[in-house]
Amino acid sequence: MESTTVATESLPSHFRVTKQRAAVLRALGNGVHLSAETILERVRDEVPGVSLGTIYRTLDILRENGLVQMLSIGNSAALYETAHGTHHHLFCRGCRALVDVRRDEIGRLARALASDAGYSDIEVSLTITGRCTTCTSG
Amino acid sequence: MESTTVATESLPSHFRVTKQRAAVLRALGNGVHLSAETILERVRDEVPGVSLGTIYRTLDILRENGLVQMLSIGNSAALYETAHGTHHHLFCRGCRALVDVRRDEIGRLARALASDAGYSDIEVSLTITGRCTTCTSG
DNA sequence: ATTAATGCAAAAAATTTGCATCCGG
DNA sequence: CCGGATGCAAATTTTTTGCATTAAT
Repeated sequence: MESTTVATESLPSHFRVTKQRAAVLRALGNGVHLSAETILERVRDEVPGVSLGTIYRTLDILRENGLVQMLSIGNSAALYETAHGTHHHLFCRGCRALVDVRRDEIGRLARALASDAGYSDIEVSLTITGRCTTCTSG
Repeated sequence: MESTTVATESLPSHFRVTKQRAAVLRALGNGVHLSAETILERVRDEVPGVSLGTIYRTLDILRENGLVQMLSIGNSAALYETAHGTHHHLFCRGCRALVDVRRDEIGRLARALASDAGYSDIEVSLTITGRCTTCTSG
């Protein structure tokens, strides 16, 4: 039931479903956070000749259509994830682990705040950076 | 009373207060959000020969010491601001205006959440992206 | 005097783009 | 077929680094 077509059908009809695009979506399919470079590697397994350019172009299109979200944690390369409901990110400065936080009070508060300010089409990006228990004790 | 020394005294004693560093802090002095490139321009007015490398190195040090915060909005170059109390960012996709939101309920919630998860040394970065009234009506 | 900080220039990292070709609809 | 998508390579953009020199303490 979770075939490739699940998400691609949300794309405008004039967009083509290519094997590259399907593979990108599949690579991002499990709540993971991947860089363009890593996505390239994963996609290469299915589509040997893909280019990084295509990965970036695909990610752009998927983002524009709300299927994928980009996050800039710290300084390194941007990370991408599928847009799976409202959630936030908890990042450890020590081990650099990135964990999803699925709780919406914050998102709702933020949305309300922006809405009051007259904003529409609101998207909330919350990243909490800290030092996790393991990294604190070690 | 808001001379250059205001902030630099928070730096570890073995760090030197150079005119370049003072100028960077001064450039960031008014709740502005500037890219490294823009900071370079501003600093050049006071210290003609500064190099971008120095700007980046200075920003790094100031960040490590909690005097400056970096934000990655969207895709372009990172922006820097002085760490002036807890606040969040409201970014308009249309005009790309970036506004500070000084309200701490969200920060407190987020901090509590991370604290419950065992995190310490918590920093919260919230960016709300949307479309402002002007850009919506226009 | 020491040794951190700077300037310069080159390198690395990350992302974008032009263009001929390819392929999905 | 037609126009969007791709691969490839080159170009941009952003950030980092090595090293000889300068300057803060």
